[in-house]
Amino acid sequence: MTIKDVAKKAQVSIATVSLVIHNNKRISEETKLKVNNAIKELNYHPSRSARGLVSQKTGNIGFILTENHFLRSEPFYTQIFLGAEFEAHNHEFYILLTTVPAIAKSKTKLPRFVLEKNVDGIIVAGTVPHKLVSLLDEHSLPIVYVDYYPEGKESSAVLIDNFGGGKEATEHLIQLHHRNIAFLGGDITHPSIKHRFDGFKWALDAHAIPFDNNNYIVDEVDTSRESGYKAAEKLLKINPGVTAIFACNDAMAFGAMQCVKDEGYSVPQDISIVGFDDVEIARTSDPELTTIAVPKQELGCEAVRLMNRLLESKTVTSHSVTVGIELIKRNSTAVKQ
Amino acid sequence: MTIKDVAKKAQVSIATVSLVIHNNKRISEETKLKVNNAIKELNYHPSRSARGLVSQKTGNIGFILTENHFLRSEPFYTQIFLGAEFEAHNHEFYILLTTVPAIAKSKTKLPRFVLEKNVDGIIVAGTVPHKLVSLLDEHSLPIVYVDYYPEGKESSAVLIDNFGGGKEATEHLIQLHHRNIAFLGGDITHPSIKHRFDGFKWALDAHAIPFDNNNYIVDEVDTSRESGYKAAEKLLKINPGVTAIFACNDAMAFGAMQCVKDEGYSVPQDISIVGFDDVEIARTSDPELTTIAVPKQELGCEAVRLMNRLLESKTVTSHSVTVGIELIKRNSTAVKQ
DNA sequence: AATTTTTAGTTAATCGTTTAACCTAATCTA
DNA sequence: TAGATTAGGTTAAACGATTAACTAAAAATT
Repeated sequence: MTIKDVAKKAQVSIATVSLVIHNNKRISEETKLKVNNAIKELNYHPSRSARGLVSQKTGNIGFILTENHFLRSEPFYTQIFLGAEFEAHNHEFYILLTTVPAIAKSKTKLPRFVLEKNVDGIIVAGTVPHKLVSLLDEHSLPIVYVDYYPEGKESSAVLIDNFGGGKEATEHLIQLHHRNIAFLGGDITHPSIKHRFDGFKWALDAHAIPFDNNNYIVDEVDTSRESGYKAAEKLLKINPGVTAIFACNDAMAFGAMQCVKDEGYSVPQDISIVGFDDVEIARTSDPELTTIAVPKQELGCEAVRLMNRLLESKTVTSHSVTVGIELIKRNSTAVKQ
Repeated sequence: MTIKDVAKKAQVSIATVSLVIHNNKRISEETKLKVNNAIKELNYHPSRSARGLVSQKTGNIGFILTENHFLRSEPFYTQIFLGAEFEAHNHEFYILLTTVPAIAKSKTKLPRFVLEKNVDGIIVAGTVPHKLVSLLDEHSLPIVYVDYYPEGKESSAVLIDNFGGGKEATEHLIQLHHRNIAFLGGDITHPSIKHRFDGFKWALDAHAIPFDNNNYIVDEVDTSRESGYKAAEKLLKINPGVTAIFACNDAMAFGAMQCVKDEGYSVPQDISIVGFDDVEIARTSDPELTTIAVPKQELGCEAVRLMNRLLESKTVTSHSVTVGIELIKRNSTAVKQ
């Protein structure tokens, strides 16, 4: 079933069929009806490949993730991806997923879908090597970054309100009368963590609580559960009087929680803990974790919407969106005893 | 950068370039070198659309999921999908995902990627309306079913060893000296649940334990946590002496666990519970759930492998694979007191 | 030495669309 | 009423590959 068959059946030229499909005004209502009937009867649908070849539009969006984020099937980016998939449906896009090495290899290569011109735009989720960003730029495809903003150039991005999250988490603890509050982070040079810390700091300042360097543990290698455990160990050693912890993500929060328990304290009676992300198990842990919920699926969804706008408007103006966060109060925080 | 540019640069015809790309033996080593150099220098990659148009191969695989499985971002099928994505890389495939209504609508439509001839084959994950299966068949594309086997025709499928899982779960309980063992299921006409039950029954028989109808609760509407709770309620009412429960999946197992606790029993001291699936939270629940691990990512991975074989061998012989399961002993089961 | 076969390419048709350029008859315009 | 518009199409040239059919020169066979 090709456009030829439709043309024959409707007794018009293939050009007419194509024009009808694109709803061109030059075609009379009468002819439109004839053609549309033929299309319906033959159950005709234009071939993607043929269409793509001539129009240089594939109807596909590329989605780039770093290997570590994909491999460990980390729920966070998986959720972003699923959100994007979902919204892609509404815009009749298909998503092609690929992973790239997290650290720049000697031979940083572009994803195959870029080289083969198989996508109309690209969504990049999470922090990727800068080398890749500059390679992508050469291809002048619309790009939307998610939870990452490449330095040195205007870009379109969907970002998390990390500052607001850090602020709300901290203010929650302050409202519970905590004053000796610690921040647990991994690599503080990572923008997300940095901003969460900035929010933390801001909240302390706003309530005239002095910042204590002993309440600032950011020398772990990553933000894993193990690092959370180790960070909490250090914290309890140098500052045994701490009554509340804001961990820069849920994984570290769980690690810290484990350590605090192991050291004989109880959560939240002795020490309150707030996380960030609201991963699945925050709902089922013991105690259930108070945390900052990041609307992960919405991040992906917004990315696709933004991409759609970029593809529709020929004037590619870069634009950023920040999605809101929400404090989820559970049982790992309580009024200071 | 098209094949023309390469041809010009290498001073050969475009046909020669194409033949070199396909490693045709008719081309001399010398010319091959010339062409390959030109390809490298221009960083040329054939266009997917052009290639697809003439060769009728897209390099894409369609992945069909029912809406309910996708919407609730159910980890089970998500994991299968991710496993497929991962393996797709190794075979240079891209995966196009789509969802279909779980129950046959009046107007069951084929996925767009089928109509637009945008995939070389289709993976169907989970139970889909039969109407869809027959529609798909008309297009004579290779199809691989995952965790589902359509009745009435030979198909290629990747299946879970449900029987073996039911058997192992039950034998584990028997080895712990349990004799009064209940089966909790949802819709028993669903093949997976049926087979898990068959394994349960087989294990009882093999150890000469009579099957008691009071130990067979399968009248819940679904296999959710809530249904598990309700099923356990019924069970405890009609058979208070039960010492072990085999729930047909983890969700029901958690529901049952909650009910058992609420009724004042303790797990596993009073009642042992085994689940099926090994979802993420089975690792963190209290007590941690003994369950049958299903290698979810491997299911998706095998599906892609099978698809690859179907696409390579022109003789489309349907073939089924069963992936093994594994009993994961945790703390929800113990020796009968 | 004449004929056949092999080697190493090229030419040209084709895949299924889109769309600029063209055409013709009907309708306006002055 | 002649010339200019407009309406409603059609023709034909792309898009960027693949591949069957062809060709010319070199090598092998008789």
